[in-house]
Amino acid sequence: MNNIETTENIFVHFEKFIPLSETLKSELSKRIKPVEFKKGALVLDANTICTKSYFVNKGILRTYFIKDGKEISEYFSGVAEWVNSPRSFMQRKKDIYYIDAIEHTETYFINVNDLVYLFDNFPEMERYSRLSMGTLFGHFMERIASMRFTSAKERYDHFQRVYADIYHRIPLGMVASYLGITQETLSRIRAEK
Amino acid sequence: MNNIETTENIFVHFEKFIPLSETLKSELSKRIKPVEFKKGALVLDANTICTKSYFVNKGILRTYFIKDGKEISEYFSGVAEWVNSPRSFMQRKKDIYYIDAIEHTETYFINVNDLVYLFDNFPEMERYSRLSMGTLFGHFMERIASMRFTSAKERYDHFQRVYADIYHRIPLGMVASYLGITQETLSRIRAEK
DNA sequence: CATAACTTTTGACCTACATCAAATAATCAC
DNA sequence: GTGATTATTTGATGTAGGTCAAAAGTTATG
Repeated sequence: MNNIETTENIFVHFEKFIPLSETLKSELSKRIKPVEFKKGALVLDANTICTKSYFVNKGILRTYFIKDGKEISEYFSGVAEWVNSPRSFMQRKKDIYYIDAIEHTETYFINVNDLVYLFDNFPEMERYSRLSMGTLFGHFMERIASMRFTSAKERYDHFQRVYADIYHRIPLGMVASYLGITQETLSRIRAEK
Repeated sequence: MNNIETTENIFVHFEKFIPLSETLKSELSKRIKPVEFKKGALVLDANTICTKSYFVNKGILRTYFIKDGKEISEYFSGVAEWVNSPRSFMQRKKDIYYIDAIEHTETYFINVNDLVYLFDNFPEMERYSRLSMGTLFGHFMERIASMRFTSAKERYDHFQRVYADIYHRIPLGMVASYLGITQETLSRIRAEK
């Protein structure tokens, strides 16, 4: 596969938000490169600054942090999503988030410097960024609400719906910490179905 | 106060993220207008589309939704923040959020159409939007984490720190639903200090 | 393919917070 | 100001989900 082909999926993604000129397409193709991760591979260490954003083409990336020695899953990537450590990536400083690959995962990545170049030269990229973040906002608000006002079982049901195609590939302990419950409780919830 | 004066605070806010040209300042001044709300006034009804974004200069706005007949507070504005119903405002459709004024509140507002005009004609406004949203992201992620892994008391302590200057002006019931606990529990937490 | 190293399940018991109910205290409207 | 609302506190009791511990199942590695 040449690079133009590999970035087709990404173009489709961008075009949900902005039209892509040929010039921009070519600039994107030059700057977006494929990289794969083996199952269990660490994609980002919290002790480093996140300088790359990964677009998941196949597989699952997980964002997590460590609290009291335990890994707390914050987020699972679906396919066709950018994954990075937001504050680290945008503000070029360390943050608490690790990223790893739950299974063998194919991604394309862009370096923060290249992205900044695109922001500086293609105002539509700024627009893309604003619009795509906007949709994420709603998800965040819903999740905050659900953490406060729904039972563990309701949250698990919702999780299964949102992650319908991948939830069974994520280890139980990771799902539990994502939902804010213990493994034992999640195991019992599963059992009584 | 003429309008140029009233928008000074907002200029300071913008300049935390982007430099403001004189042209842009003048365009902003033309489009940003003051409006005040009495204590208890409804700023946005969930049954309508949110077409204005409010910049709080004095007072407190609250975003809430209704679940099982009860008001659940989602967010309290600090001073110098934009408040709107994000998905409604950005996607021009109804959403579940109401906004009201907890006390007499002074704001400046901009209409969504005017904002779109600015986005279309001043790429730096897109950049402002991207950067300012970026900082909010971190707050959302922290709140999601805190809802899952901290006790009611810890969340209340954190709330007091974050809203140090206004927390005592917000009625207990509203604080409780914001924290995801009952009024009774919050009352007991307060009592034992 | 065997043993080590995780992951998931099951059980007993405990606690933080919810629910329901009723008594005060504060605020509002006339 | 005074009665009517509305907000807050206090008490008794219930329960979802936590903790600790150990067994059973699964996956990885030499």
